[in-house]
This record gives sequence, C-alpha cells and structure tokens, in this order.
Amino acid sequence: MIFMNEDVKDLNLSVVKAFTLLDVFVGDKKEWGVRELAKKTGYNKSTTYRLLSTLESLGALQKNNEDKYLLGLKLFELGNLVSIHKALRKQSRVPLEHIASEIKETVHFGVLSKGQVLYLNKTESPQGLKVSTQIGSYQKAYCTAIGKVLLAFSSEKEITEYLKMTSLDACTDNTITDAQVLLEELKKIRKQQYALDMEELELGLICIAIPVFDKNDEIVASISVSGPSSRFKLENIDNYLTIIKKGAREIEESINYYN
Amino acid sequence: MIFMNEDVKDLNLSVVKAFTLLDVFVGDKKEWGVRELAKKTGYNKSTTYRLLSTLESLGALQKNNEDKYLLGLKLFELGNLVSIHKALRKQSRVPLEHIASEIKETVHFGVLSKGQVLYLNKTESPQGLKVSTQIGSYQKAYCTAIGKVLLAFSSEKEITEYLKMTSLDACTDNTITDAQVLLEELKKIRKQQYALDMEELELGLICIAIPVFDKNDEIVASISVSGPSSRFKLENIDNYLTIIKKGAREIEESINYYN
DNA sequence: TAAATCGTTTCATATAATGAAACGCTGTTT
DNA sequence: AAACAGCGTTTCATTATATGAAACGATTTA
Repeated sequence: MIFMNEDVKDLNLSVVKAFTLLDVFVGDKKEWGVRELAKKTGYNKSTTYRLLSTLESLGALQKNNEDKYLLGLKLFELGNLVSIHKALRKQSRVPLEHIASEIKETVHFGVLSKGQVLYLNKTESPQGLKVSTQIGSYQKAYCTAIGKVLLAFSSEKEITEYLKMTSLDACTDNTITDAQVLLEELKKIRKQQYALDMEELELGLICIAIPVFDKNDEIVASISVSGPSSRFKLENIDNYLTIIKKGAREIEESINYYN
Repeated sequence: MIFMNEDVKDLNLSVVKAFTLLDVFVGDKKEWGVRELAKKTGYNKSTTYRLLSTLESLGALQKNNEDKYLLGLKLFELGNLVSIHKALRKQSRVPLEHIASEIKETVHFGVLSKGQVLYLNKTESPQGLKVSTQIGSYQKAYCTAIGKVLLAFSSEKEITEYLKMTSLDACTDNTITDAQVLLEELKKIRKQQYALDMEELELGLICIAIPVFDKNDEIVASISVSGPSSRFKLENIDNYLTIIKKGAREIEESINYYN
C-alpha cells in the first residue's frame, strides 16, 4: 500500500486510485487484467476499467499481446528523470562494477529513505546462484548489512527515531529483534567500520557492507556485497573489505569533486 | 504534451491532468512551483495545488528545500519495474561499456518506439565535451544515425508508414528533408551495414550506428557512438566499426541465448 | 449447447472536482 | 513603517464528473 506522509488532506481520489493501481505492479505479478485488479484493490470493475484505460492512453500502462496490462514506457521515461540521488546513482556505477568484477558476487549501493534501505544501484554476480534485488525498491534496514551500516553512522537522534517507528520482526532465527542488541551491534559496526548480515534477512544469504562518506565525514550511502552462504566464507572478509573499500573511495572522490 | 493513442474516450480527467503535470518535468526545468505549473498547464491554481499535493503524498513528486516540486522516488521505483525491453536494457549494459572504454566517446543503445528512437541505455564518454542524452527519452529517427539504422532495417511497410506520419523538418543544413533522399540513404545503410549522422541533428555532432539483430535476423536495436566533429574523424570509421560490431555481437549472443 | 469467463458500455445518481475569492505569510519597494 | 506583490493555501457554493449496478457482446470452458 502507498505510504501517505500527511494526515488525510484534500487529495484527489482519482489520482490516488490511479497510483494505487500502479502500485499493485510493484509486486511479483507483472501482468494484470481488469477484474483481477478490481478485486485486488477493491475498486468497482467499471472504475478500474476506466482508470486503466486512462493510464494506458497516457503510456503509464501498456497492454501485452494477451490484453493484460503492464507498466508502460511513460513510467520508464519519468523514472529516469528523477533527480533525487541522481549524482550518487551515476557516480556509483563504475566503482560497483570494479568491485563486482573482482569479487564476482552481487554488489548493492543504497541509502536510507523513510527508515528503509533504498537501493540506488547494483551490479549482479555473473554466477548462476545470486541475489536479485530491484533498483528503486526498499528493504528492511535492521536485518541487512547495508541497512545496519546506514543506521550505525546516522545520528543518535535518527537512530532513536528509527527504533521508535520500526518493529523488529524476525525474518530468520538470526534476525536481531531486540533494540538493545541492535544498538550494541551498531556500536560494533561503528568500531570495525563494516557490517555483516549473517542470514538475518534470509536463510542462506550473507552480506558485508561498508559506509560511503562525504567530505564532511557524514554517511551518504553504503555498499554491500551479497552471496550465498555456501561460497561466502568468513575467511575472505579481509580480502573483500580491501576491494570494497577501494570502490568506496572511488565514489567518495567523485562526489567530493562534484559537490 | 502527452501522446493520446486512442480517440477521445471515457478518460478520467483528474488522472490525465496529474500526468500532464508530471510531463512538464520532462523538460529542462526540473523544479516547479504551484503557480508556475498552473500557468504552464493552464489549470486553475487551486486544482493544480491539490493535484500536486496528491502527487506529493503519493511520492510521485517531492518538495525540495525551497518548497519547489520535483519528480519523486515513487516514479523511480515504478520506472525501474517497467518490463518492456528490460532484457535488452540489462544485456546491453556491459557490451556498451566495452565499446565506450575502447572508443572513449558516448555510446547509445536504442529501439524504435512509436516512430521515434527510444534510448534504452547509454555509457557516457569520459571526456569533458560529450553528448548527454536521457535514458527513456525520445529523439527523431530520420536525422540520427541510430534512428536511420533502425528505419533502414525495418520492413518496407513500416518505413512507408513512418514517412506518412513524420514530417522531415530540418534540424541543421545537413538534415535530410526529402523522403526520396531518405529512402536512398536507407538503401545505402542497408548495403554498408552502418549509418552516419553528419551533423544532421545538431551542428558539431557526428554519430555512427550499426544494427543489432536477433536469431531470425530481424533488427531489435541499434548501437551508436557520438562525438564532437572536432575529434570524430572519418578516417577512424573502420576502427570504430570493428569495436562497435564486437559489442553488437556480445549483445546478440546474450539475447539469442536468453530467448 | 450452456455456463462462465472476460473486457466494455450504458445511464441515473450522488459525490467529488472545480474556480473565484479571500487568507496568511514572506520578502521587497516606496 | 506602510504598502505592495509574490507565494502557497483554504473556503464554499456550483457544476461537472466519477461512480456502480446492470446489461452487453465476445471468448473460452464445461
């Protein structure tokens, strides 16, 4: 469901409905019919039909050869124009590929946005078994390496606020679900300057992440490397860290140069 | 203005207005106030205000620190989920970088969409003076190398249809504005298997492009290399072509493998 | 052949979008 | 200091438009 950041204002309900329909496509199912969407959203069949027709004629949706709707090129166009974090996205691309070409695992690059990790960029592992995240999607911060790094180097006030608004639900048996334990973990991360996710989000998935700072030593983003526990061995950490840190420095140099 | 692909149907006007507002941000100006947008679109100030508020609360727009609106992260999220041409976008990334790293000029990758070139991917030149196009944006086909290649290898029927719906306006003195001349040019491109744009879109800008085929030898996309006329010399063409063709073959192999 | 889908259209009704005007705020000009 | 001009925002009566149950025609399934 779409996140409303203000109290119930004088919103245009048609527009809200249109975007609620589009938001359905964020899920795994990428192709929808009229009645399916009406059922999913609870909107009347006629209303749904007309909203979909409208979105289609605007290019925000498109019909495939089976007459099912899918997200359209207008959204691709608009999405590529979003200027928020644009510099970070651009300047992270090459360094991420350097890291990925050396480590051969999936590399992610993200920031904290509304108390969640927002993935701005990635380079996928060339191997068959790999993590696959959507750029532009969100993930829980407290049980990912990238999220824990971003939290660890946030201000005390932001961390407190985060803990207040977040419920630490267990994703696996390893998930940190106690606020005190999480605070200790963040302290440890600040000290060692990297974070690990030992199957805390998903069984079999291990990640390591480090911070990216600006010229004022404030954290601006984080880089993580993720791989299956079968080949992601702890004895490689020092080696991984050396490579990731090189990439982080490349990014830091370019953002300090351009700002 | 947004392209309406059907006769005036039973469209939801609020949604049309919302997207017309978003479409204003496709222009060069990326930050807008309420009254500015109202003036630009012709909508009433109150209506504009409420639509903008709605779009903001949905995350489709966002306010900067000066309370001006800019495109929001919801569009980034949705844009990254658009599945049309997704495989092409993904599989072109690495080959484009190979080309760019050898030629050191901006490399573009695009398809024909609604009679225009749709840019699906790019790698920018590392040099200061460079072409800068938006991924997801559209460009005229008849006066770009990439567009002429895509046209040249389209079916006769598609070319005829293109010429019927397109007016060949001059962008520079070199632009081909006569349909017969353009048809001759396409014939030449088919024969030599590459296209040149000799400052036909913009003075000082030269491009070279080649086709990318699928396993049935149908054109699926085109790769172009663009640079300023000051350093883009015709005697380098053979060298460029060798490099670009290598990249095209990489893409062709991966799309034939995955389909 | 009948039943069950689907997307689409109809039409009376009620709801929600609309716009002129007023409001409060900020910064500039007189 | 006062008047002005710019901005985003709110108000409220009016009107236009979104709405949904039902019917429709076309496919697909039983």
